[in-house]
Formats: sequence, C-alpha cells, structure tokens
Amino acid sequence: MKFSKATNYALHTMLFLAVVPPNKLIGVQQLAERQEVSPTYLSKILTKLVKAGMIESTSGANGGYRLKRNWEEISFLDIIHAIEGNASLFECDLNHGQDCMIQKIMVTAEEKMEDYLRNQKISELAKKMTAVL
Amino acid sequence: MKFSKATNYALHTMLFLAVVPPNKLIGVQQLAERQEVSPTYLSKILTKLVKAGMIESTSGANGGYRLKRNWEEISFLDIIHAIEGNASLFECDLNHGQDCMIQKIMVTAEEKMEDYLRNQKISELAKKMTAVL
DNA sequence: GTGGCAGTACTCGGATATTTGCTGTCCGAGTTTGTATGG
DNA sequence: CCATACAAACTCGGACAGCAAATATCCGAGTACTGCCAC
Repeated sequence: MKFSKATNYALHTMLFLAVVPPNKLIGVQQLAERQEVSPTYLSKILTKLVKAGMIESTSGANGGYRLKRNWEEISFLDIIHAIEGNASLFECDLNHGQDCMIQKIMVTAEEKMEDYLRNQKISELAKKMTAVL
Repeated sequence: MKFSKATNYALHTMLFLAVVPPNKLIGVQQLAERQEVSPTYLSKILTKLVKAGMIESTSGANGGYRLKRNWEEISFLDIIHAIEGNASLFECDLNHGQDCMIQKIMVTAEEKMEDYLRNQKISELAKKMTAVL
C-alpha cells in the first residue's frame, strides 16, 4: 500500500510544466534530468498523461510536451487517477452474505482523501511556487 | 496503490472476534475457513496482530486466539497500521532544494483518510452487526 | 534562390529484463490437552 | 488409583516458492526541423 514512484514523477512533471512559460515545449530529456529518471521510463508515464488529455506532445526536432488548455482545472486527484487507475483502494472479494460493512467504511475513508485531493489544483500550487521565487 | 488482502483478512478476523462471545478461543482453522484462506497464511497475519498487542494466542490443544483487554478502543486505523506498517503512503525522495510541496499535500490528504479511520472502532461495528441479527 | 535530400533531434510504442512486495506453502519446534498404560 | 508416557491438536517462526505489478532498458519506427547541395 503505497503510491508508486510513477505518480510522484507525474506530479512533479505536471507542476514543472505549470511553472514554466505556457505553450513552451519541454523535452523528455530535460524533464528526466530534473528528476533523475531515465527518459524512456518517464516517457511511458507521460504517455498516460497524454491519453488522459492533460498534456500534449509534438514530435520531431524541438518537440516535447506542454499542458493543454483548461489545464488550470487539473487537480492532484486527476493526475493520480491517470497513473494509478480509478479502481477502489480496497476490495473485499469475500462472499459473506450481504454487502460488506468493512468495505463500505474503507471506501468512505478513501473518499475523504479524494475529496481533499480533488480540491488541490496544480495551478494553485504553481502560483505559490512562483510567488516564492 | 491498493490495500493488501492481508489487511482485509485482518479486519474481518478482528470483527469476527469482536462479535463472538468474549474470551472464547477461536482456532486459526475456523477463522481461515470463514474467509477461504489457508490457515498457515492467516496465522502469519495474526502474528502481526499479536505483536501489535490487539489479540493474544494460547497454544496447545483447544488453543486459539482472542481479543485482549481494551480491545474496544481498537480502530480500523490501528489494524491497518499493524499490517501495512506506519510508513507514509507517499514519499518524495527527489533532492530538489527545499522540502517538497507535493509531498506535503499528499501527506495531508492521507491524514484526512486516517482521521476518519481512527474514529471507526471495531467494537462499534460489531455492535451494529449483532443488532441486525 | 529554390526545391529536394539527407542528417539530426525528437517522440511513440512494443518487447523485454529486473526488481520488489504480496501471497501462499512447507516443515520443524514448542505447548497444552487428552488418553492409554503400567506399576 | 496414580503417575508416567504417548498421541493428538494446536500455535510459532523461519525458509522458501510463485506470481503479479512496478520499475527500467532497448530498439525500431515515425515525424518534424535544419542545413546542404544541385540545378
């Protein structure tokens, strides 16, 4: 029970793209160097973010990634779901009569966390970061 | 990022022990049958609960497990921590200057979930279960 | 100078290790209860 | 009738096997920019 490193890379990449001048293309190389990760592995993570519609890529020389429009609405939860999937954190597959009370409590707990993460926007954090500089 | 099956087994076992007449010893066999799990595997999980001081075991014939005193205070969070450990769900091991804002947000989110689970006592749930019967 | 051509710098995607943690099994050892056996 | 021995029913703990997911690497293919060269 732990968030994967991939999620961490995805969050940091999104934050970086949000801080950098918008519409500027950033290559995987540069993103990977900042996080000390192999470019090929990071690119697989970014592919998920592309498919989730959060960023877009342009190939070829001087290519790279950048945020898509309405990126300001993207929350932490969106990014986490894009990487980890949308499945519930807890699933009771025991077949004990009625629906599982334990399951219900666990799902409710999970929702508490998600509620918070849904309100944490990458754009808000980016604003705070630039203010410090 | 998922809760392990072991956590599910632990929660169900604790709930069962809380519903059954107190001080009665229940063998691993019986507990394992109810959850369709191999007794040897379940015993490993129960060992963790013993070390966490939630239940106690007596060996030998007619031996088994039972709850310890002050079990009524045991929360879902206690059980989860006993099985999954106390480490934070999210750890940013990148060395990027100051402490990581992303890490802070993730930890706060985690605490939202934990706050809820800390208030869910096994004894409360057991009370509800018996009321239904 | 301008149109094509090759080289370069990228991303994309699939295939494939490597590692790690969860799940599960096996077995020997210790412990308690119950039973049988022998004096 | 009592004591001792033995068997049965347990838990305990370590060692180990299997498996799936996360992590990471490699490589071929496609794509866009740049510069060069011939006409």
